[in-house]
Amino acid sequence: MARFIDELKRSHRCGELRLDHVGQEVVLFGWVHTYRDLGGCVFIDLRDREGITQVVFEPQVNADTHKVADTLRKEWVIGVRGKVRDRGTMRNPKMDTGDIEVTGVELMIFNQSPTPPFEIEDDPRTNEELRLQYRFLDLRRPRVQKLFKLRHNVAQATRRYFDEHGFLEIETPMIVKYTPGGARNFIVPSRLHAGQFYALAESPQLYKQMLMVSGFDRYFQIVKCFRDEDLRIDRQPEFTQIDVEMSFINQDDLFGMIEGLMVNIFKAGLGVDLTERYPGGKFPRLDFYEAMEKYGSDKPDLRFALEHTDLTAITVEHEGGGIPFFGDVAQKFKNGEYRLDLPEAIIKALVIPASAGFSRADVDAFETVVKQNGGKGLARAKVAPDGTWTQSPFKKWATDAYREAVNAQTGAQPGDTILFQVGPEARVHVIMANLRVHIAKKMGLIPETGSGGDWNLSWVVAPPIFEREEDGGWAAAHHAFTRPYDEDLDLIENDPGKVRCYRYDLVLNGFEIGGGSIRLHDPEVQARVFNTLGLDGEEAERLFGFLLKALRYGAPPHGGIALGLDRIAMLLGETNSIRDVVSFPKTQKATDLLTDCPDPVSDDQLADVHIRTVIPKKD
RNA sequence: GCGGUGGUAGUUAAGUUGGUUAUAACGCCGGCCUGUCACGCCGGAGGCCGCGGGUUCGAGUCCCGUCCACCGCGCCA
Repeated sequence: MARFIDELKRSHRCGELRLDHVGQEVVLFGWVHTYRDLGGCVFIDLRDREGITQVVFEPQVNADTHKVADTLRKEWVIGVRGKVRDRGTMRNPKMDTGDIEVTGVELMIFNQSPTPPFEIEDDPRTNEELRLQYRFLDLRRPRVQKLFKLRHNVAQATRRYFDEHGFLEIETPMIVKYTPGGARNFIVPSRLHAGQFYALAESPQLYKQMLMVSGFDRYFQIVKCFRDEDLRIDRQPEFTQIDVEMSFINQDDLFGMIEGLMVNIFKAGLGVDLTERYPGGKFPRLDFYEAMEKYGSDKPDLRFALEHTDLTAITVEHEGGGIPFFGDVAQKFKNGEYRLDLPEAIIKALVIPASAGFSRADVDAFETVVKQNGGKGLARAKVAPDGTWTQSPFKKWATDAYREAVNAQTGAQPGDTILFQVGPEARVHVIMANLRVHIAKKMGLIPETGSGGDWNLSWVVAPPIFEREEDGGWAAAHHAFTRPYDEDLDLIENDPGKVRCYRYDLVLNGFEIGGGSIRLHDPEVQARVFNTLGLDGEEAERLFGFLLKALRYGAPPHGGIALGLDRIAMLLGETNSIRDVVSFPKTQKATDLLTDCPDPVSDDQLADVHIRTVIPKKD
């Protein structure tokens, strides 16, 4: 019978003890955070997931215990029995438990530890590669443990909220049929069916729609999803969605339900009351086209303005305004090669106010951002007191009329600098959107990372249902089962690019934290959508037959959304990396440095699943 | 697939025009110390300069290749 664990049970967590506990005998378990050996007495900061308590070992209390305490080193795991004592004049106001200490009477060393490769401290001075190799140590950092507690609180608030609103949590398969389109799937070979494959679910999308047909009415699930795509700072190959679907609702009903969820999540995660900022808990809605025009992004950060100005129309009007390259573009619009309503190329501007106080060199540096986003360069013009342009490649070209028109359109004042981008629409938008955020950070309008205490939520609504493919055909901008706006139905055949749909994204401080749609349950409209996509009935049947069949058997009107739990935890946790809120994350090349994965498997294992590998040779 | 940044003691970094034995701080080890809490003081150990080629009398430094990590573009309905 071991003395500690079997007889002496943990009485408190480290971080819990206060002046109220003075005089009590306590038993604490934890890791040695630091030790300070003063010769006569030994101080230990003992750490568990709830905090740190100072334990002092003195020879006059127990000479044997003191002798053992003398050998303790960082990250050893110990148990301590002792008495809580008021520190009196020696209190430490920097510690939550700084008013008290525990005098160690009895001590047990459960396990020693080698010197850790980096120190367990909040400020991670060590590079991430090493921290991921020792993720079990990295996770001991108090700040990281707080993030996981936050994530837990968000998840629990979600479950409570949906339960209270009559939702059922239903699990759906992860090993699923491969369906084309969208993200690349991880594939899973079948042992029982030679040469055939499952896919790992990229989302429960199709299943949750079938659950609506089944009559479950309100469904949610906190569920892992898998996508075999390249990673970013806010993307992991496996990630967690709060997946939701509802029947007999419209877009407003769905928004109301999710707004309520977000209010609960913020309350549980941060203690923040969103209804103070958004009376009635309603988030503003931003039209997709307006978002693209003003911010070049379908997930704009609305904590600051710095809006873009589209100069395409006035440039065409001024036939390029005397600027050679603009003239070429304007000509293509004139002769009908480009269309203003579906532009191949656009010209956009962004005004940096004089008050930003940027030097010429500062503005030069913005060109790096442009190039990083695939742009060629960054033309600019500083507005002189008389309205003319200086520091500009356009200085000698631009006609007075064009210059004045641009100044007026952008609202640029003397001292301001106008930045220009011209090129394919999507490229210009990416460049200008990233430039806008970059400049806002440099101007101090938003912090480099984190919210700055500013939680700006909005819905981005009414995007087009179709987007043009390179071959001139049409593809589903999101998925083929999104309900178009009734008033746009006539355009499905005539002008597909203009058909808006009930698709929506929830955006928080420039991050898409969720997206969904009202589903198309009318078979007649569905057929027309397929037709525009170039899918005949047979082809559609082959690809989505199981869903189409289900929808024929009495599908209720329904719609839903999926929220990114990782991203929500990341943002509420004021960290800029999704890896900080994933317990065992993958690197940017999708490897796990801790377990060294992926890994080759044996020929026997491959034979079991009827697979032969072909490794590409490098030349 | 493409572009950018980085890789030097356990860790974080410095390292000049290519030139003697590659520095510092923290950590680690040993000693002293009964009120520390970034404890202090004294002493010590610790290096395949990511890896492989090349140039050179001589390479951490220059050139070529390669690997790893990070950031972005493409991609992610």
